[in-house]
Amino acid sequence: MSPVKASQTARERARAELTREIKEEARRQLAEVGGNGLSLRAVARELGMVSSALYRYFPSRDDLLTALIIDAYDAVGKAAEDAVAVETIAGRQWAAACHAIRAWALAHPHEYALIYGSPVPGYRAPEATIGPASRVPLALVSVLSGARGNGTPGAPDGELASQAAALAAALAASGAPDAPAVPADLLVRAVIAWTQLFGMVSWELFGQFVGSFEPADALFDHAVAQMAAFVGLG
Amino acid sequence: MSPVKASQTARERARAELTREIKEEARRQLAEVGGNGLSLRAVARELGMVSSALYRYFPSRDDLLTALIIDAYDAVGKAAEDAVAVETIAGRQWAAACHAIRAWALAHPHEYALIYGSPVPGYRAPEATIGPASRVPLALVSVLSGARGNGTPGAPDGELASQAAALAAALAASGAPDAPAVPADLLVRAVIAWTQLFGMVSWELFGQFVGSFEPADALFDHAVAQMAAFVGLG
DNA sequence: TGTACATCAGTGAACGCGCGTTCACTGATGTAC
DNA sequence: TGTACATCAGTGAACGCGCGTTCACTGATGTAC
Repeated sequence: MSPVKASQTARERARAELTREIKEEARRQLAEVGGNGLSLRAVARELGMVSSALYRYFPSRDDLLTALIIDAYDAVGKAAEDAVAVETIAGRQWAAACHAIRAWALAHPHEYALIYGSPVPGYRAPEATIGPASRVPLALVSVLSGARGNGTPGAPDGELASQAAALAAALAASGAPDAPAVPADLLVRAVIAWTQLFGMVSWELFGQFVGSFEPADALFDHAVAQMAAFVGLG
Repeated sequence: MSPVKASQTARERARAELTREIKEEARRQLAEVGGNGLSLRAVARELGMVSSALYRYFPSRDDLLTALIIDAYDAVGKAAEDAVAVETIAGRQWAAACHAIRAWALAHPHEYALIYGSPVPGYRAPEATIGPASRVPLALVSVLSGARGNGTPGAPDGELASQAAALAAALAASGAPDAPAVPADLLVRAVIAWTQLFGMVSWELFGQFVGSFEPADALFDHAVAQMAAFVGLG
């Protein structure tokens, strides 16, 4: 254990820089071949190095994939959080978050597919992805908990109510500052809106709207407004 | 052009049978490797034939993929149509269709991913997939057009209204018997419900509910009921 | 400040593997007379 | 019903390719005294 140094050595700087470049190039290739097709050799080739050199930076192909996944979750999570932070009225926070998420998805379709599309076969996401993956849903929940007002019809009951209560308790226990004591029925509404939001973005990105509602801007705006009403922010 | 024969020759029967077996084995492998990883050689190997023999049945790997995609769209489309046909009340038709689609997805997760997940990079779906892909949305529209009642708040306007009107006109012009003169605002509501439905199924299948609403049965039932109200079938 | 040693980055060759597709071929099934 | 020819299914070898990962190595950067 060498002592921690305040300033980076040249080696450390070079390593951080190259790590960044590797991920950048890998992201670029994601666009052409998808998560399955991502190849360490191709990344190395494009960077002008020999493939075995990459193993100094990522111990395997899956570790590189994991790094990309975490970065993507963090990026879309940050986009949502920033959008929420800019606004003060809950209804506008909601709309801003939805639009920020869609904008990020349209700008980074292949990273979106990597985290929200069909799973890469044979790849198992490690625990480290859970935190970053939670940022978006937590941001949505924080909007709702900040301004829970009028309940809407159709409160959950039975199995669903107890699942929601358990989840609300888990959230409170985890001490996430953004999610203080969210009522269970609101959690259910949030999760429904969350799937709705991502359903629409996925449909747009994965081509199911081809020939009908394309471009989907108008449809998206409309759906976001409907959802706002649904979650009690109308 | 040889004359069409009423009964199949042994050769024709064998060919149809093997074509079926190839697709079946390919579907089985889809489960392990996904659409990207589907390999003609592996399929042939498993069937005890030499890889080049498959080229008598499918001129390329992409053609095999296309066949699987069309079969999958047809299967889920038929599931939805059958569910609708069994019921007579619109509200129950709606719920039945939603549950049939989810059930099919849970039973065939990898075929679901093939058609509704992230696109296979480098693969371009040919025109022939459009018809089968339309069966599910058309079935949903048919339920709504059969029982359009009380309008719900938030009718679309502007760009969205004209997109919807154009789509409604195209539907009517195509003469699809299941979609007679659907009002534009109902079309919009149907498409939103459609994305909601598939958003939830995708979230469940692709693992975004892990650790929260799992199993998702209760959540799904609840969401379906909410959607029914949303599309005016409450 | 200078030297001796340890750490690390990157090289190049090799391992064993699987892939899609083509091609000339054998042998069986079907067709026309 | 029988023969001659055409069609088709399946074989086996080969093409050229890319992949992830390992390993012994050279040479540069960092550290301790």
